[in-house]
Amino acid sequence: MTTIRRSSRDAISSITVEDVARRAGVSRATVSRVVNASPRVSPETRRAVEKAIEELRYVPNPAARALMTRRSDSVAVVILESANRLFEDPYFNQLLLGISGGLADQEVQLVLLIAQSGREEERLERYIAAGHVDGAMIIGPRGNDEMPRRLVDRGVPIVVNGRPSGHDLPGSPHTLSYVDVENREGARAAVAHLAAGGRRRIATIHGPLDLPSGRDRLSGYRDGLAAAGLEADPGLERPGEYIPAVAAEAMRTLLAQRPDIDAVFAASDSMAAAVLGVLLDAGRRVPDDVAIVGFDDSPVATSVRPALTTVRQPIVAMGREMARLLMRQIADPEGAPSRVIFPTELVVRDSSAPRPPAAAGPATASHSPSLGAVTPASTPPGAGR
Amino acid sequence: MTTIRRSSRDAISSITVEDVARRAGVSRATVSRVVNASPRVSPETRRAVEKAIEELRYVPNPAARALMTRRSDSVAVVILESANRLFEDPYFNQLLLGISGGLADQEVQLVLLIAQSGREEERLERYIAAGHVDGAMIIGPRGNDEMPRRLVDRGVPIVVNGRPSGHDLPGSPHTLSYVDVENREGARAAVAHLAAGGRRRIATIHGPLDLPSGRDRLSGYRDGLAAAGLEADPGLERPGEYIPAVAAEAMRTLLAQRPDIDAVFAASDSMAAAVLGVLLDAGRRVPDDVAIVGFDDSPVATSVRPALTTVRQPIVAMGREMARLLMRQIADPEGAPSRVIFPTELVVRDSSAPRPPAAAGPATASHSPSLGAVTPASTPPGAGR
DNA sequence: CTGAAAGCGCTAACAA
DNA sequence: TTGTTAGCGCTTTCAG
Repeated sequence: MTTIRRSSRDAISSITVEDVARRAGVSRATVSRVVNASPRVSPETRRAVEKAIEELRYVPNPAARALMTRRSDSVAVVILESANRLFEDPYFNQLLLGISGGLADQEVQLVLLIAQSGREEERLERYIAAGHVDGAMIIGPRGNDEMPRRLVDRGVPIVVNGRPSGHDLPGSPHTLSYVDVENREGARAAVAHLAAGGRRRIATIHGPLDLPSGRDRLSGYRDGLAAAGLEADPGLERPGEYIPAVAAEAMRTLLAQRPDIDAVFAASDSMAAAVLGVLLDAGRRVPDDVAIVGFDDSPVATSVRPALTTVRQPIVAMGREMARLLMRQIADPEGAPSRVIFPTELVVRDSSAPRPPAAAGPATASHSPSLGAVTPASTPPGAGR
Repeated sequence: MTTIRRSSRDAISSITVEDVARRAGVSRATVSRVVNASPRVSPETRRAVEKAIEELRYVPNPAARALMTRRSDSVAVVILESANRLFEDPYFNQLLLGISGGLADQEVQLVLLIAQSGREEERLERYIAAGHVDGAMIIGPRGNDEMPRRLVDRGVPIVVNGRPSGHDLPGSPHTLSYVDVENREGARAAVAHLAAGGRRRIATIHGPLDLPSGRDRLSGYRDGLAAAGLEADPGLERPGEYIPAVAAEAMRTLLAQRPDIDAVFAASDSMAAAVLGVLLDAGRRVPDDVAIVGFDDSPVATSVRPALTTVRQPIVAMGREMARLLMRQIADPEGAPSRVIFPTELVVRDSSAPRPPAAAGPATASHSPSLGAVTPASTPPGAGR
C-alpha cells in the first residue's frame, strides 16, 4: 500500500492521515489517536502532530471514519408537512431551535429532512434506514403513517413529536419514544376561561383530526364546555387545518350561520389571528362582542390587536427534550422507550377580557387559579402520568 | 417492550453487497452494477439481484459509497442567525421551502446546519470542509465573515444568499456565487409610494447595517426621499434589527421624539407589524395619521389590521435559484461564479392609503408611472385604500 | 456480460 | 507510548 497518487491536483483537500503522519514523522495510528483525543500519546508527539495538521489544514474524511466506527455523528430532524403550514407556522422554527440547542454540547450535526409527498417520504426513509444518520426526530406524522414504526423495527433510534396514533389509550404500552404536550388539558383550560368570562356560545375552529393534537384539543374543548355546564353544539365545531386561510374560511362560514356566537377557541395562534381578522372585518368588536383564545403562544399572538389570549406550549423545551431523549437512545439502544408530556399554561391577554355588561370580574391578565386550569410552567418532567 | 436484539446480527441492518451477491448467485460487482443502474447487466441477472435486494431489505452503506465515489450526495443549508430572528421571521422557512423544491428532482439530501455562535460556526465550517456535503448554501453571513471565502478557497461549491460584503461596488468582480433581491430599488419604491400618498415626514426603522440588505434598504429609503424632493433628516432614521421587539422599541422612541411623523417605512414585515402595534397602542390611526410600509410580503402582512403595504420579495423563487446554482456549480466546479438579482414588487394594501385631508390627488392605490417605482401587484383583495 | 482484485481513508486490535 | 496489520462496504479497472 504505497499510495503513490494524491498529488497536488485535486480541487478538494485530499490530505489524509498518511500525509500528516509523514510530515509529523509518526505513524497513521498515532495521528488517528491525536485526532480522537486518545490519552495514550506523549505531549511532544501530540504537539508535532497537531502542528502538521494545522499546516496541512487536515480534516478527517467523514466517510472513512463512519465506515469504521459505524456512526455518522449526525442525527436527522424529519419534517412531514405541507408547504403551507411549514411556512405559516413558527412552531417548526421553535422546535428546531430547541432541538438545535439540545444538541449544542454534543458533537453531532443536525440534518433536516423535509418530505412533502409520499415519494419524498419514501426516499427519506431509505436515507435514514441506510444508516446515514444515527437517529431521527420525527415531526408531524399523520394518521396511520407507519414510517416511524418501520424505522424502529430496523433498529433506528427514533423520537416522535406528538403522541403517535395507536398510542391513544391512556394505559396502552408505548413502543415509541415521544414528546408531547397536554393538548386536551390546555384546551379545556382555555374554554373554562372563556366560560368564566361570561361567554355562553363558545365555538371552536379545530385542527386536523388525523393529527393527535387536533383531536385532543377538540376533546379538551368539549371537556371545557361540559365542566361549565354548557351544552355541546355540533354547529359550533368547525373543522380546520393549522393554516390561517383555512381557519379564516371556516370562521366566515361559522359567522354566517351562527351570528350569535360570543367566543371562539382556535386550535393555534395563527388560526386565531385569522379568526380575529375575519371578526374585525365583519364589524364585530373583540373582545366586547366576541372573545378569542388561541393555542401556542406564538409571536403572532402579541403582534395583533387585541393581543391574543392563548394556551402556551413550551415548544423550545419540547425540542430540547426530544434531542435529549434521542441522544440517550443512541447511547443505549436497548433502553425502554420513554415519553415526556409537557404542561401547558394559559396566558391571558386582551382578546378574552370578560364581556363588559358582565359583573366585575378580575379583568387583568395572569391566571385565575380558581379555574384549576392554569398549569404553572416549568416542570418539564411530566413523564407518564 | 422486549425487542431484545431483533435479528441474528447487529442492531442495525448490516446487510452488505456480499450478502446480496451470495443470495442472487452473482458477484459483488454485479450487485453494485444493478444498484447503480449500469446498463451492462443482463435482464435476468438484474431481476435476480433485485429480488435478493428486496428480500434482504438491502440498503447500500452510504459511508462506504461516499468513500469510493468522493461524493456525499447531500448539500448543506447553512443558517447563521440568532435564535430570535430565526423564529420570528418566516423568511427562512420560505427560503428553505424554495431550496427544498429546487432540489426535489435531484437525488440529493438537504442538510440544515445552524450556527448561533462563533464556536458553532467553526465546527460547522470544519464539517463542510471535511467534505461531508458536496456543497453549501450560506444564509445570513454578517459583516466581514470570511467563512464563505475560506470554503471557496478550499474548493467547496458555495452559493450565498444576499450580496456578500466586499461585493458592494456595482462593477467589482464577484468571486462568489450569490442570489439577491433589489433591496435598494424596493425600498425606494416604497418611499416613493408614501410620498405620492401625500406623506411628508417619512421615517424609517431600518435593519442591521452589517447586513447588505440592511444597508441597501436604508439607501433606497434615502433615494426615495430625494426623488420626492423631501429633505433627509437623520432624526427620522432609526436603527433596528429584523426583530419585532427591537423595532417596537425603536418606534416608541421615535414617536416620543418626533410625534409629527406621518409615515414609517420598516425594513421587514415583522418589524412593520410591531410598528403598527406601537402606533395603535399610542392612539394613532393607521393609515389616517400614519402610513406604514413593510418589506417581504410575509404572512403577517395580511394578518394584521390594517393589512400592510409591503415590498414583496420572491423568497421561494430565490431559494429555488440558490439550489439550481449550487447544483450547477457542483456539476461544473470550474465554472465562473454567477449572481442572480431578483426584482421586488410593491404590494399596496390598507396601511398606506393616502391621507384623507390631502388634496384630491389620485386616491387609489396602484402605480404612478411618473415615479417609475411601483410594480403593480397582482392585487390581493384589499389593494388600494 | 460477469468476476476477481485492488483499494478509498480511517480506526482498532495486537505487537513491540 | 508507538507502529503494524487488518479490514469496514463499496465501486471500479481489468481480465475472462
